[in-house]
Amino acid sequence: MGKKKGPKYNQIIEAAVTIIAKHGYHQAQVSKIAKEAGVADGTIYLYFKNKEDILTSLFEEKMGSFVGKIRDRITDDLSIEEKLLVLISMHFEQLQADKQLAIVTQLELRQSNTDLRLKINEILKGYLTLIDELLTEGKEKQFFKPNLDNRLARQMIFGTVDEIVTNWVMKDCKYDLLALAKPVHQMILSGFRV
Amino acid sequence: MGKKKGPKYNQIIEAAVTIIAKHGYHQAQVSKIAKEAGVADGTIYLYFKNKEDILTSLFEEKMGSFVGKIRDRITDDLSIEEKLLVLISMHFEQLQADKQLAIVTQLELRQSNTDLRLKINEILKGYLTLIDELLTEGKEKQFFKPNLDNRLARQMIFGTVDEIVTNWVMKDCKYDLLALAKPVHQMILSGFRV
Amino acid sequence: MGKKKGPKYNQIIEAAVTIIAKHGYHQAQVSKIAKEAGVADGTIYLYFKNKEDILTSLFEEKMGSFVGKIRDRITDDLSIEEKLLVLISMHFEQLQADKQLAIVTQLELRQSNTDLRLKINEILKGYLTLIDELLTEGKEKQFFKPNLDNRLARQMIFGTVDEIVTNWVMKDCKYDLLALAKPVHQMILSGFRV
Amino acid sequence: MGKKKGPKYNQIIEAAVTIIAKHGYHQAQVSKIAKEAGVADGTIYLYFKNKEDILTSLFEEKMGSFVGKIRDRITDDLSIEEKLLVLISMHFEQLQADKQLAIVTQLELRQSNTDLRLKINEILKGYLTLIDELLTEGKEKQFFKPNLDNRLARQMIFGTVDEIVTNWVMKDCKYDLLALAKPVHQMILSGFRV
DNA sequence: AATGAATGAGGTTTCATTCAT
DNA sequence: GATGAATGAAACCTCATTCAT
Repeated sequence: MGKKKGPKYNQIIEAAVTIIAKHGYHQAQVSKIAKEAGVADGTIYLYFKNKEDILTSLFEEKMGSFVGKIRDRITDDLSIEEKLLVLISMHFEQLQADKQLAIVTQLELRQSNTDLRLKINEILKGYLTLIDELLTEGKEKQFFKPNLDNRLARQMIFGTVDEIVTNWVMKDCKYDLLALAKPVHQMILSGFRV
Repeated sequence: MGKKKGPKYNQIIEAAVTIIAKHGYHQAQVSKIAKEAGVADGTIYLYFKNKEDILTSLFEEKMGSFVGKIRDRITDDLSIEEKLLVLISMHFEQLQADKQLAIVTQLELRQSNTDLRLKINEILKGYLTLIDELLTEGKEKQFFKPNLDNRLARQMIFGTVDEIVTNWVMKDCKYDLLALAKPVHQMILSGFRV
Repeated sequence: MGKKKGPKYNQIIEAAVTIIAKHGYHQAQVSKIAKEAGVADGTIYLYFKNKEDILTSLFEEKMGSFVGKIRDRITDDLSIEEKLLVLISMHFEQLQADKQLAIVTQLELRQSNTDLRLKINEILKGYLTLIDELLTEGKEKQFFKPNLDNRLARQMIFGTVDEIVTNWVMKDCKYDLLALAKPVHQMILSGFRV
Repeated sequence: MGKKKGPKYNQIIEAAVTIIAKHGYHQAQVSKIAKEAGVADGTIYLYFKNKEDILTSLFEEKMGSFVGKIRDRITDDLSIEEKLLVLISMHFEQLQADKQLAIVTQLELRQSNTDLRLKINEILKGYLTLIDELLTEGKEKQFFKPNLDNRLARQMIFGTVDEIVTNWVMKDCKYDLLALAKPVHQMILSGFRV
């Protein structure tokens, strides 16, 4: 079980996304995923330690590139405000680009047991760290309030965009998510007050 | 099954909260709940239609008054800003008051994929309506920006407080949640910017 | 548990017939019977040893009088052929008179476990004895073939009338059962052959 | 679940017959059947949809050919009387050939109240049709009385042989059932009368 | 490497019966 | 005698995982 790669590794992950999106978390049996991936049940276990490993790997693979792509776009030449807008926009853009994945991460994987959710949180840490960096930079450059609580601010950013994506998924992804990036960015930076 | 009778009804609900908080949603077998409640397995079914009915009732009993209590405190003599602070404070206060319950509602019950989620959404709907009312009032009284998007603002408020509570629960409720109400209120109203 | 009587004893038996006829053998719970009888569940056990005892008692009470009434009508002044006709006619007549009971004895009680069926057979013995007596008398009086096998002949009589009643019940008792007594009597006595 | 595969399918059916004959219908748990068949509980469900499917399949496999075999022996060169004798003889012969199966079909499976009874009736329908054909032929060829009522005559034949087999099973199959075919045939054709 | 038949642990719910009142 | 709340044993089926081929 050297983990990774071979084409089947990805086949199985894609199959898992498809099956979970289609049938829901609790109806995504290993045998269904194997069938969708075009491999035998047993083959799954040549590439993954167990079922949970499929799901965490799925999340790792998808979110690994998720954060990577955002970082790539947050270039040094941007102002801190622009960087935050890029983060929000890219968050929305990537999920809008793969609606099946959005269903899986926003709705289905959250039904998983607490253990799996802890691992997911582990993976999310890279994202939260990125947000923290932006916040620290913003305070250093005196664009943000000096007394801004990093942890709270991070939870506000993540909680807000996550809730917005979840609502979008629950409304069947039928409006333009990316278009919301600007007003959300505006609300976060400047608040509600006139 | 005339529902809500006797002390046993409450005993069983309390036992369910305890067991779910302790062992997690998927390890909360009826027999465990019965044992904790000090009744026989079969007795559960004199008071509840089935296992899901225990959970639904638990949520109803415990969270049914959640929104009501917040509404009661949002009196007419308060400014819109104060009202929003009351909403956030009461949200935190109520969950802080029963940490076991917070674990159950923030983490465990979300693993269900059944009627229970509909019930949870039902409760939430009342809460979201309340937020909407505050937003509309805020705009009318010109405390809030006239172009504030109600839906987005509502998702920001709810997403933020929910994320904060969830993080607090995952950190074993070991810091003062209520103390966060003011800075959160401040961030939402005035944003991050200096 | 002195068994018998008190008005409730009969109440419970009648309730059992009603409930079994209406809901079927496997859906005839003790609590349902108790409710129909207008007594508490526990009261059943003041009059019957257990559930099986209700059913055997039901059968005893109903079949006890069943055979008794037939015997009463088989008077000495009748020829053996007439006596056999009376037996068949009375068998049909009594079941036609109480269709609910017919459903219970022909269809529902036959779903009972083997133990109960053995007890039912015990009770049926009185009926089979009566048939045997007629057969013996018929041979003695040289109306019946001397080599007629009593056991087989008895099984033929009982098997035939029982099958005919069962078919009648399964066709919702919607034709005149008693009218079949004569042709059946004729077939049994004289056979099919011209 | 493509049905009917491998040796295990038959193993399980045979085990079901054995267990039901030995312990009775209501004490024939899936786990007991699995143990007797030498497979794991779960294996049962690779070959059968559910428990009832075991019983239905059992009946189909074992009794499906019952009528077919009788028909095969009722050749055109036989007189109508001989044909009736073949029918009775084959009925007895087939059940006598597998006493365990006779216990199962005459006593145990009749305790079911489900699709299984419908399946049993389905098989019976083919049998009853065959009897009807003989009766019609007998009347056409003027061996049987012209006023013979087909339905009653059919019920007499079936009721008689079924009752005789059931009695034989309840007496532990300890006498020769096939030997009874001739006297039964004689009784049915010529009746009791001298 | 790939297969897929086989495994077997585990949990909700029913209902006959009891017994304190 | 009468009640009815409480009991608790018992079983079908699913599905993640294994391992002989």
